[in-house]
Amino acid sequence: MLTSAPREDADASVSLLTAVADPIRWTVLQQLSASESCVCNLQEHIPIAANLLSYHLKVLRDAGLVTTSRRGRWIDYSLADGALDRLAAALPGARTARRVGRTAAE
Amino acid sequence: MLTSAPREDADASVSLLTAVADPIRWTVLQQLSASESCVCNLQEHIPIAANLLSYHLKVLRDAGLVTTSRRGRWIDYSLADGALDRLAAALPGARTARRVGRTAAE
DNA sequence: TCGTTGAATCAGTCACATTTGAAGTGTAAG
DNA sequence: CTTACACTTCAAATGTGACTGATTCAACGA
Repeated sequence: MLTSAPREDADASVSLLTAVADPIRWTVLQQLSASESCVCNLQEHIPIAANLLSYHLKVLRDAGLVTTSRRGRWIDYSLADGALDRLAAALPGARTARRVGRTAAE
Repeated sequence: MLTSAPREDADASVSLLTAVADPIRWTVLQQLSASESCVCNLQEHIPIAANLLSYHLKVLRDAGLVTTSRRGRWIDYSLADGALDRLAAALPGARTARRVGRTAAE
């Protein structure tokens, strides 16, 4: 494994972090890190307009942090594979200063 | 140690992440994670107006992510103590899904 | 088919962070 | 004390993202 791809990483990392650096989206990810959830369930925990929540979910989708699957009328959201790892790797200094104890799969 | 302070953490976490979710500030932190540096040195790696860099450095200072010390005419910036740890802890799911191998000080 | 429900999209407004240009500190050298 | 340098702060302009309201879409039941 290479330890760095110095210049191109910055943009991608900032994009990821920008997606997380919002109260609503942070809360959504926090919820999803506990368990996947349909939009209706997220709405119970996050009291905002439905279309606004939908907007933020789209941002998370575009960032590749969450995935969806339809179940009847409902749409389930869950964390994308390796989403938390990608976030940790997007932090500045992640590649140089910090060695994370290896997680379940590697 | 408590494992969570669920509601208040969100705001503080988002504030930290917001400070990092910017190309200039991300690059500054990346530089500082390698070694402390005077502003003049940062400028050589980040080609923007001096006052703009100063603005972003202030944002990082206000977020408590960097500290300064004057050395003659120059001002050295360095990562604040535990800055990278605080960032990692600010990610959603940091308290539940991820256990980081303990670092030097804890 | 029609109406309802869960959710996404569209167009427009607004607030705030970023950016710029100019002026202001503090330190050291001549 | 006057100049130059490193850096910060201020005031004003710009731009981007978050939010609102209205519309659209997809699935289900009557």
